[in-house]
Amino acid sequence: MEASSTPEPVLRAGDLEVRPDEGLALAAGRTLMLSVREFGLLVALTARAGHIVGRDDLFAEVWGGSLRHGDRSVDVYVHKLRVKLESAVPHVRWIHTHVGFGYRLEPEPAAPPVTGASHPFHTEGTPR
Amino acid sequence: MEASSTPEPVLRAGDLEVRPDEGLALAAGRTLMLSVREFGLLVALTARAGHIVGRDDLFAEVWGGSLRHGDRSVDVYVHKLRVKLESAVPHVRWIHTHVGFGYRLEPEPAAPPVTGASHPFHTEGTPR
DNA sequence: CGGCTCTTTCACATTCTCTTCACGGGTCCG
DNA sequence: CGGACCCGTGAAGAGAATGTGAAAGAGCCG
Repeated sequence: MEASSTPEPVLRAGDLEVRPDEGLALAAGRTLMLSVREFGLLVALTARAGHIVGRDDLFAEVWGGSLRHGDRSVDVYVHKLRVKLESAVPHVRWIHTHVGFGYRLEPEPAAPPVTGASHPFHTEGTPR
Repeated sequence: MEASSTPEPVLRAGDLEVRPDEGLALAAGRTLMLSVREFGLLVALTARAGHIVGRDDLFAEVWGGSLRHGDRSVDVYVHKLRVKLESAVPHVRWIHTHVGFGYRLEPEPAAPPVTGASHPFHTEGTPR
């Protein structure tokens, strides 16, 4: 009855590889330095790559218990994950937000619209 | 007692796949980014694909309550859905209008703008 | 105890949704 | 022709939902 009797299989999604048992995550070959929560969230999302996972489901799986109204923990960690993922592999959108539903992990080429942003400065004088 | 004891089955219509429980819709394999209302409307239409669904029925199912005289919500959202559907899969007419009756979801090949389609030529042509 | 990292919680900034208006082309009919 | 509906479509405003930087706790370890 070893708790470890269930060798969690390696999870994959595009260039992402996650090894639940080792606490290791690789993005395009690069090792990601993640904290416990970040890793847990990544596992939860990768396990259902391509599917939308609700905030409550994510919270229940990673934090345990039910998401309290007003708790922004999931959002904050999704943000931290996005930063590290896109930092490791630029130009790829890993986590997609489905307003009102949840998040979906699925590597997609980012849209580098103004790749050649001609004007470095002029951060925009935001009228209004 | 299970409120979730009704795993809504996946709905399909042509290249469209809708998963009511997940809030996810795929058109020709492409994930659609829909808002809650848009998704609800798509579910209502897809559930009765091929059939004409009245505005009042759509409103009742998606918004709840009865459609007030003069309310254009359904029309506005049908438009938003059409834009996203045809954006994801061009040259396909997804939602058809039946004046005086309602809308009908049914993927049909659209008339691709012929090379040099300079003059308007009665693009649609379904006078009942 | 002092210094670190990780978590949680805030406060504010942005973006997205939903409704409702408004304008305009179509159709039907007396 | 003029009026009454019906529907397509773009836009404005108020609110809700999410993004984001930073402060405030909490546990860890030398």
